[in-house]
This record gives sequence, structure tokens and C-alpha cells, in this order.
Amino acid sequence: MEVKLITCGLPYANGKAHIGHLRTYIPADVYVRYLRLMGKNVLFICGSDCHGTPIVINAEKEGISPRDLVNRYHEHFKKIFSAVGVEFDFFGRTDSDYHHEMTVEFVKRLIENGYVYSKEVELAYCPKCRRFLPDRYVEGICPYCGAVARGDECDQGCGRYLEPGEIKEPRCKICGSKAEFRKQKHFFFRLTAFKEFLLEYLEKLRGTENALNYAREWVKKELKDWCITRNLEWGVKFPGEDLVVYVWVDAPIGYISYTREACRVKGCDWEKIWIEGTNADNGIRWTDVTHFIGLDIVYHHCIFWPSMLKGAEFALPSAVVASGMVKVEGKTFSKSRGYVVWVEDDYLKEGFHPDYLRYYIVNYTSHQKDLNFSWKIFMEKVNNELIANLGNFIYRVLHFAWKNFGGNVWDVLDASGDFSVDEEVKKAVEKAKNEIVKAVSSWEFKVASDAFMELSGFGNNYFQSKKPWERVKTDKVECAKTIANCLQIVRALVILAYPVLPFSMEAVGKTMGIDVKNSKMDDALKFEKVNVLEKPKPPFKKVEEEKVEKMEKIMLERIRKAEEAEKAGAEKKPEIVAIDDFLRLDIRVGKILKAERIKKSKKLMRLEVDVGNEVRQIVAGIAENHKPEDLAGKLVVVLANLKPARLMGVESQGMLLAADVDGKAVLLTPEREVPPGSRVR
RNA sequence: GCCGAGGUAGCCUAGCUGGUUGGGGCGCCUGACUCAUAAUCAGGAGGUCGGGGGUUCGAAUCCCCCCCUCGGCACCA
Repeated sequence: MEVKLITCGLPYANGKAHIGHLRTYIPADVYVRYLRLMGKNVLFICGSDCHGTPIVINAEKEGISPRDLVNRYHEHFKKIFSAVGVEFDFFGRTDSDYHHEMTVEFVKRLIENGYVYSKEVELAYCPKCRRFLPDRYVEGICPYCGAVARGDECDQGCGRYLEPGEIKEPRCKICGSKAEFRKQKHFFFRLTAFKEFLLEYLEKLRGTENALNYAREWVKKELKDWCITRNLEWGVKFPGEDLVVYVWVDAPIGYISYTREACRVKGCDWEKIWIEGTNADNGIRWTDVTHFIGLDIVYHHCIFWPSMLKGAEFALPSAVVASGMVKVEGKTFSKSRGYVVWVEDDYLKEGFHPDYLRYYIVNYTSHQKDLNFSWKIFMEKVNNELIANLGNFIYRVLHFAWKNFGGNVWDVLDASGDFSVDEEVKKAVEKAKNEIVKAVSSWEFKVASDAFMELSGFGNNYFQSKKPWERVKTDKVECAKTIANCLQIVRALVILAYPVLPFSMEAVGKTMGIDVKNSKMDDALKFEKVNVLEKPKPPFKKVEEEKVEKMEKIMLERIRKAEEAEKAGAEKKPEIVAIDDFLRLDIRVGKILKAERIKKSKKLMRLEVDVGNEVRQIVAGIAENHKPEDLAGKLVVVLANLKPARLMGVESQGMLLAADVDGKAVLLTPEREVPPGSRVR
């Protein structure tokens, strides 16, 4: 049978698992389990992303080798995934031999096909450390927005990806000394050659709209060739050079190398999946591969990765499913600000059941939308939905059957000779099943989980209206019929809810002699004899209010600490400068003569400022909270000897000084009228 | 400013190829019941369907303008 390959974005082996990770992995696992219930032959793979500079830096900080650091988090993720029931067929790592081999093969194919060329680039080099400073070893100024940036990304400013050599005023992050630019040969991937291909590919690629729109938008703009080598010891060696392959090149190749390894174990054919594919269509060779990823790595999976595959003549994935972002207590997820829920420390070690989190993540909202995690809502959903509806129905039925019939409802029915499942019960089960199949195929896991909850609601209703607790005293056969019907519903629920709640449903199934793991979706529709084999236990335990209060407290404390740390960091930063340094700045009072908004800009204002001996044109980012008419005639403080720059095509010959209050500019002005041009010192 | 995705009761949502009183879940209120983890069942309150125009016999649903949220881009010298 044809294999459906499902992958998840590789977790970076540099930190612990948090709830944001699970936002992608749990729905993927749910998807896989549903597919298997539907009889599909699925291969579900993932693994650690082990290379890259952050891992090297962190290992160095801890005084251990990158390998040791990676080992730690690789094991951590494996443990977490197994604890929350995310069961991969194979969980590999990119620092393994098989992956290095695969990557080298892959890169060689790109080279052979002419998609790689070398170019001299100027790179930051630290004379003191005597080495090139790749990526995040470099701190400097972003050439686009002027913010303090890392070597490969303007992480605090405009967020842009920076090509090696682009950064301004680089400094070595390790020793702090000034870095210099030196020439160095690097290798580039001809991404620009794939524009036409990408436009077509993205037309036909399936997946969630959030991913596809984002990628299409990106391709329509200008593509740049991509530097795919780095000066680093840790990583996959670039063939024939003293360089390493950029981590974002080797990481996705993990999908292939892991598939090959998984196939070695499982006996499938990796080449059929990744090379032959399923069907070709106008030069695009498709393969049945679905990537589950987070919204933050869409362009890697929709732009870089398909281009690489095309360039190396591999088959192309058919779907990219991106999960929405996670918020914590309504706030944007942020580890540094304390808005984070750690899977191990905050959840598992506190004794919360993995199925609860699976339900929450899947059922809170649509897969594409942002998911808000709140402990209060968590408790409400678990106690009022999962337990009050589903758990209660399952337990009341099993318990009733056990207490009144010793579990063998069918003994009574067999004796009576006539029994068939109620039509309305059949219909309800069928409806749930159909809805689930439909929802799963469009990655709408909330809709799928709502469907089995609705079935459970139907069950409660049915049970209630038939009043078996009264019937048991008057007409035992009638009562048994009701319970037998209810048992059919429970059986269906066990199967239909299993992908979302694998631990609990497996346990319930066991008390009824159902082997859920090997069941098929249609078994939910087979209405056959089922009994309760052992004394049933309530399938779920309530979440205690005190527990939730405790978690909220932990969260608040963490946020408070993060805020403190941020403040402390902000206060510590400024370095001491000599008076000479200050005197190099020509700061003067200026008078605004004219102010107007720069059209097409939200923030920029064009000003004409009298700075004493001349009138300067200055562009300032103050349009958001200042009106042009209020500015004319105002005295302001101007940095007059700043190197001129062009903003939105308008030259700026200086800079207005302002206090930064929550990102908004508050202009400085002298306490009394002074002549324009007065020096500030 | 440009491009995407959204804005439906306190929260999560269905509806969006226009058509009987805008559905559902959670919470809330009232009643019923007691097999069940104070679970369940019945009933109810609660909505200017972001705002304003327009098309139409008729719009949450189509068109135009505006506002707000989120993400991306352009930008805070």
C-alpha cells in the first residue's frame, strides 16, 4: 500500500519543550492516528535539529561539547513526546552519520546540477579570537533599520534575515572586541532560478491557507540567492571545503534521512517516497508528504525546501500544514517575558494528564488560528466538557452495566431473543464518524473533536430519556436494551476519540475488551456484542481548583521575575564613555519651521529645522503621535553631525532627540525660548 | 501605507454560491432527576452578526468607504 509520510518541524535541540512545540506535534499526532484508524499506511517521522550556532554558543557557555548539549535535549524531547502520546515511527537526529551522509549526497546533487556557486564575501573576523565570526557570534547594527542585530538576523529591530557580511559595525560577541571584515569564499544556492517553479508549485500545493498565502506573497517579491555555508566546526561538512552546511539546509534534509532510516527498520521504500513520488504534473513530481510546521518556519518549507528538492531532483511534498501561534493567558508567547508553559516542569511534573492537554490544544480553536492557553480555561474545558460530558457518559454507562448486570448485559438480551440497535443510535454514531472523516481531511481537528463530544452528548440525552435506573426495577430486559445501546455508543466513542485521547480511551477500551490500537474507524459502526469485563473506573480525574491557582501563581511569579530581569538588563547596558566621546556629538537646539507627513509612511515626518547657521531637512519617526500643525515653531533638540541617510527616498540631515516612552517619541524641548543653534552640553 | 488573515452573545465557534424567528458548545439563571466525578436532562436570559453607506422585494452573507486586532513587507538616523 502507498505510504503517506507525515513529518513535524524538527525541534531544535537547544532548549526544553514548551506548549508552543506541542501546538504542532499534538495535532500532527492526532492526524496520524485518525489516518491509521481510516486504514491508511502512515509513516510519522521527526527528529532533533542538532546543528547551528546557538547550540555551539550555549554549549560553550556551559563548558560542554555541542554533542553533549544535543544529547541532553534530544533525550528530553523524546521523553516529552512519549509522555504526551506523540508517537513517531522514527525520531532521529541530524548529527548522526546517516544524516550527514544524506546531506552530503543531497548537496552534491545540487552542485552537480549547477545550482551552487561560490562567491567571495566579506565576513566579520575577530582578530583577537582569530576566527571568522558566523551568524550569531556577531553583534552589530542592522543595515536596514539600524537596530542592534545578530549576524544573521535583525532580531530586535526589523526582524530581517541578514546575509553574511551585511551587518554593520560588527563586534565579536565572545570577547567584545571590534571585528573586522575579511574576504572569505562561501557557497550560494541559486534560489533565484526557482521563481517560476515556486509560483506554480505554490499554486498547487495543499495545506492551510495561513501557510500558502504567506509563501505566495514571499515569492512574488524578489528572491535572493541563499548562502548555504558557514564557518563553524559543528555541522555537516561542505564537500571539499573547510566549511559547514548552513543549518537550515541540512535540517529539512532530515525528513529524507529519517525516512531512509525509518524504512530500514520498517521495511518500506524511501526512494519511492522521496524520489519516485506519486504522480508528475507539468514538471512537478509530487509525493504524498505532509509537513506539519509552526507558522514561523513557513518560508523554509514553502520556498527554500521545495527549491532544494527540485534542484536535487527529489519529489515534492504535497501539503504544508501550519499551526497558529500560541498565546499564554491572552499574551503573546514569550520565553523571555515569562509567558511560557514548560511541558515538563509546569505540566507533566505537576501531575496533569497528557490527554487533557491534547484535548485542549485540539479543541480550543481551529488549527490555523492562534491558541490561547489559560489555566482557568484549561480547568473549565477539562472539568465541564471532557469530564462532565464524555467522561461522565462513559462512566455512568459502564458503571450501570457493571452494577446491575455484572457487566453482562447481553446475557439478559440473548435470553429475550430480540434486540437490535436503535436507529437513532446508529444515525448518531454514523454522523459523528462522517463528520470526523471530513474534518480530518481538511485538518480541522476542533471540528473532529466536537463531533465525538456531540455523540457523547447524544448518549447522555439518550440515557436520561430512557430512565434505565427506573426500568431496572420494573423491566430488566428493556433496561438492558437501553444499556446495550449505550454501550454501542461508548464503544464508538472509544474509537472515535482515541486519536485525541489515546491514553484514556485505550484504558476504557480495555475494560470492554476493545483493542483500540488495532481498531478501524468502521468498527465504530459495527454494532456487535460488547460487555464490561472488569469493574470500571472513571476515565478522568477532575482538575482541582487549588492546582490551577498554584499554576497561575507560578506563572505570575515568572512574569514578575522576567520583568525585573529585563529592567536590570536595560539599566546595566550603557557603557561608560569619556567626555571626549560625548564632545564628538554636535547636539544643538533647533526650531521646526515646517513639518509634513511623508506620504505612504505611517511613522515618518519630514521636517525643516533651523539649526542656527542653516536649515536642515530632517526625517523623524514621530508621525504616529504628533500632528504637523502642532510642530511648526517648536524648539527641539537635534543631533546635527549625524551621517545623512535616506528614508523613504527623503534625505535626513540629522536626528531629533526624544525620550522613548513605550516605543513612542516624546520630544525634548528647552525650558525657555533659546536661539536656534544653541549648543547642548 | 501595501499584502494576507480576521472582527458573529463573557469565551470558542457554525453560517458567508443572499431568503422562513442567526445555529452549537462553555459560562450564567430557573426547573426536573438521581444511574453517574454536585455529573445529567428540560427550559430560559443574553447578539446594533466591527461601524457607515449602497445593490436588492430581502444581506451576517454581494459592492464601496471607514475603524480595530494579528502576521508579513516598507519604515521609526
